[in-house]
Amino acid sequence: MVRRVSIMDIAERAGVSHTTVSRALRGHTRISAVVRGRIIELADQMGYVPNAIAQSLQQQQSCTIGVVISDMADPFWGEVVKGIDAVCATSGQSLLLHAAAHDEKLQITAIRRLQRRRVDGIIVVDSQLGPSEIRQLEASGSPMVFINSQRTFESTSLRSVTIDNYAGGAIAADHLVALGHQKVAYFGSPKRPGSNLKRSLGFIDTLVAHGVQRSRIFQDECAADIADIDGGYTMAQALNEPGVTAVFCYNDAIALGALAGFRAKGVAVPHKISVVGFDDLAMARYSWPPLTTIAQPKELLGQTAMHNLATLIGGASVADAVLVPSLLIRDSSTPLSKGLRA
Amino acid sequence: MVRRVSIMDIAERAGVSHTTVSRALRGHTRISAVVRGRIIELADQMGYVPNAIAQSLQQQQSCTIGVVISDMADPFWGEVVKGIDAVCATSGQSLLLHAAAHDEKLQITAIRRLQRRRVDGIIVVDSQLGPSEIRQLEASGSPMVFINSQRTFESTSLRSVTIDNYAGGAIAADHLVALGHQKVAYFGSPKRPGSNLKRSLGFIDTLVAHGVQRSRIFQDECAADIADIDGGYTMAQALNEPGVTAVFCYNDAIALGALAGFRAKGVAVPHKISVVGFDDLAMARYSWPPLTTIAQPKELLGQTAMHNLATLIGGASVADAVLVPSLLIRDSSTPLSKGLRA
DNA sequence: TCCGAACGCGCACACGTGTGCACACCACAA
DNA sequence: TTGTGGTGTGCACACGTGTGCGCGTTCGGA
Repeated sequence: MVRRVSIMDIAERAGVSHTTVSRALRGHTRISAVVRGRIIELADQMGYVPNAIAQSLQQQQSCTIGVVISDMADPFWGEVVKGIDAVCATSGQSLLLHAAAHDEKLQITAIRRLQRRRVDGIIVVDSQLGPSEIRQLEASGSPMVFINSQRTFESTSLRSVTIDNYAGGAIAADHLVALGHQKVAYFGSPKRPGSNLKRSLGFIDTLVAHGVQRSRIFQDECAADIADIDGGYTMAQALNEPGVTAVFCYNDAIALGALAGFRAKGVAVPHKISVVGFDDLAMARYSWPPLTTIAQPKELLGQTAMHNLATLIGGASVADAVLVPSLLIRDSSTPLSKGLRA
Repeated sequence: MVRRVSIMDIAERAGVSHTTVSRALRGHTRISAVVRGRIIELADQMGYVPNAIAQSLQQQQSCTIGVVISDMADPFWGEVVKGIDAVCATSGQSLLLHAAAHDEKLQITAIRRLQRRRVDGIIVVDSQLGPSEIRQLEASGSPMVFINSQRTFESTSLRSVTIDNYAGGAIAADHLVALGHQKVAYFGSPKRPGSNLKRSLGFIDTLVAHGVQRSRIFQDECAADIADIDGGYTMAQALNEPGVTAVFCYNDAIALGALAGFRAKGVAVPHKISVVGFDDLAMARYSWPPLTTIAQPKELLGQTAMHNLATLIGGASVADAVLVPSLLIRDSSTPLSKGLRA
């Protein structure tokens, strides 16, 4: 840190105590207009930059929000963080960012480092923490909000903001049923057991509710250790159940892989098979064909998390938030043609 | 901030002074093994978390790096920040992130806020600052590194890390010439005059050097106020010069838009026209056809910037860094067929 | 003229941590 | 016994800022 001018330096030059300088700069009353004017001018002239660290120590609050994120380069989480930042910017908070891959240990150490820095609150994106770690965090007392963690908390200082995965699955089913599809597959992701289960359940329940009794659901699961996109490719290649005319994928990455897999196999999308994703990644617009998907309100997830965290920091209590996804129809899904129906 | 146990609390419980506690926890010599053991155990038992804010104030360094970024959700910058974070994580630094859209005023205020927080150094990504602002920053004394800002600095505390745009244009030209193309277009971006000029110059100079004398270059420029992707679409639609068999685009976003524009026009890529982008965005792999592009080493940009910033913070001097891009051949470029050549 | 109230400012402390210096103690050799 | 050197610990200060309380001054009204 470069040595910078302090209010003591200004006080010396102005011939007053540092107390007076502090009060003058903070717009305190009971300071004569003459002295205040001279101090403000002097501060400007000397290039005074307030020391936020000293202020944090004194005020017992850092005006800083800690964010733990699994992958900085993930465009999905990028938009979530953008939402968080948008709210922070209006309230004068800063964002302290720590990356921690999908690993309990790493996430805990990241949180501990943020607590050392005395952040006012923490947002954990895509948490992989188990119940024992959660209990440990509850004891620490820091207000925290978890985004898309599929977990509920007992402590009043821990809350969650999640997308309604069940509803998302239901919307996908509604869409495909409306297009006339009768036999569909589901390409899942075993890496996220919670959300995977909810999306598939919402999907299946709704199909049944629509009376699509004879549809068959394939819970294809790619291996846990391969990337989503490659898993989608593999599952598309491996799909050999005759009569399947549509696939709902756990997320867009799997769907994009499936598009490539079907293309390599010579199966035309959407004419031979419809594909629906989940998330609405930026690249979903530019795939070929452009991907029909269940869109998550990513920035809103971040904004809501930050709003609720601010409420927790303020000492009030907040309920868990559940946001609803929405259907985004592009070109990878199409009505079941008569030829295929026969 | 939650009230937490301090070394004073531990000292009281241990019956020693806070000095001894501080020394024991920091592994200072000249502390008896017995006392040290008891203090460490007590600290653990009481849930002591060191106050990094107080440490920063005392040590006159915050172990924090400030990053100013134009758009949190931009996947390109996401990867750059990932590179920055990777280096920070090894040296125990934290990342303080501030967004500031393409606007001089916003970027300056973001930098000022970081300086208030007494960050050890600042990395500005995709800076739009003019010479007068730069001079202002030089006076502030904070070590700063600019990524892809196409500007050189006089002050020893300001440095840049950039991609070699001229070389990138040359690589694109080499590639298209090797494929046999004789008449090509360039889709530029007036929003970044500096890099746009260098990429196009490298492209043109190399074409000429290869003896492709009769090729014609179209400096199509989209309006400054529309998104890159839409500009690419529009330029592809508007391209009506006969005989053009390849297009080099300023970046991948423009290239992706061009792919869509050509498709809408009924012009097959790459059979009728080859398209080459710049950047290698994640989505370039998943477009149709997958995009041939000049790849920027995005994480390396971030890592290099952080390394050089650390050197500046250490008081040593560093030269500006220039990284070289590389050709990534996918399916959007293909040899000029005999039919088209005729 | 006197007194209470309002005004303008400084002293001293707090926030939590690290460290130079001094002091007390002990062991050992002269 | 005295001197020397090493060991273990505490005092007091520093970092930069904000604030409760008190003190001196001024002002206005009786």
